Amino acid sequence: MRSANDDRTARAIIRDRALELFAVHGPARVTVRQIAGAAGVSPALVIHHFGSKEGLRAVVDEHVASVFDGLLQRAARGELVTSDGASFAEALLRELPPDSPVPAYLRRLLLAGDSAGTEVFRRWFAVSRATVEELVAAGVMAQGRDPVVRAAFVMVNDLMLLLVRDQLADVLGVDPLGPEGATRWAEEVLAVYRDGLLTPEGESR
Amino acid sequence: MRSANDDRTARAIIRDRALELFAVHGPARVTVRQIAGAAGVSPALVIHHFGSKEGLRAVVDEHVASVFDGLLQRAARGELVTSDGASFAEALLRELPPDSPVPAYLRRLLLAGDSAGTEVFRRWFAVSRATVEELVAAGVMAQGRDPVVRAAFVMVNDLMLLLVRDQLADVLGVDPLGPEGATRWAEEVLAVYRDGLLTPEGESR
DNA sequence: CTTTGGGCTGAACATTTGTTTATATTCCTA
DNA sequence: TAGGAATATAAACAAATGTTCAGCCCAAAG
Repeated sequence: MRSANDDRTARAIIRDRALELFAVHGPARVTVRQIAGAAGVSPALVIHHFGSKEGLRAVVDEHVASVFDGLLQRAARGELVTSDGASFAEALLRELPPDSPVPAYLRRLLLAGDSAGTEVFRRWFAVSRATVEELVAAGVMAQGRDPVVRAAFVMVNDLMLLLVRDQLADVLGVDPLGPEGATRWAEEVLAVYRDGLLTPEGESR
Repeated sequence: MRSANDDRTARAIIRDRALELFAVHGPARVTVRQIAGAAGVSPALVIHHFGSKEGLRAVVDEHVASVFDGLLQRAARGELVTSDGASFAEALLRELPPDSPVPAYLRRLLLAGDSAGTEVFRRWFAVSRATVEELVAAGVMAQGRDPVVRAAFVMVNDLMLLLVRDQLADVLGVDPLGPEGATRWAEEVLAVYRDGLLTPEGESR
């Protein structure tokens, strides 16, 4: 039973249900009993497997971070093809199942400010910085006066799609990470990256 | 008693302490007793004044949203001078006391996804869109192929400073909304807005 | 077959939670 | 000055929370 298929152990089921619930409501507003109920298991078993609710949260953090790192490494090696721009957020969405709770959990992780989220942010930035350096070396991207800030700017332009996706969908009337919205968004970003967004008159001010 | 030692009513004190605690830890992880303790008041008084913890949260939401709206209106009228770029986030920070919990609370409000935050986001977007239209009409900014998306792009570039300020400070080594960081960030954003960030070779791809 | 050990549970426990109730104290006003 | 409203609190309450504990179940080792 235990080693039949690893991903169907009760432990893994509990972890995945907790991941889903944490992603939607946040860890503070999810109870051990809710997780146990969603996993079809007793609350005591949750504690038995993870020591405490906080221990479970740490395991989920680690799991999501490792999924993220896997995708980040593949992106760094150029294994992820982005259809329009060079959006990693878009590629992330494409690589995961459509109903995956990972993006929403990543959002919380990145914004929470605790160590796991900080680490994820740092790694994303490191890859982003390296990618920008490659593009500069390839003569495609201009280095600019402040390359580190420029790399951060490019990264954050990507990251924000993950963070304010719902709010943008609300005001734009189209999901900026959906089929139509992603195209429109990528086209506009590319246009700004190519031509800037000031007119010649504006530039000469 | 109310005017003896403190010019502020206990109700206002409770609201402000709750605002501070909610901003740092999030409403779900702050207890009524913590708020009462911080305000130097009994837990029962908190309920007496606001009906419930949820009622208190709603009042704080409304209060922060109204502070935000006030600043947004002033910005829309051009009353807020931004030193470097046209960053509203930067102006917001400058107009508030340095230790104000409002920016941190706004961050939570914007990301929480409930109605109060959605409204704030919509209003910010409306002002952002109007500002972009003015700049286009003045011949300073290029309208682009997709003006709505372009306005959203500009707005979100600004908004992100509020949302990932701490994470950026961590990887950049300098607070992007502090004296030095704001200048570096604004210069780089302006450079991209003016010249784009692709080289001529990159453009001709 | 017996033993053993881990997965698993029901029931209970100690705290913490938001809230209520009854009661004081203070302030304004008729 | 009497009285009612507003302000405030201590104490208690019911519900919910994370966690513990004794013991059941069952597959596999001896």
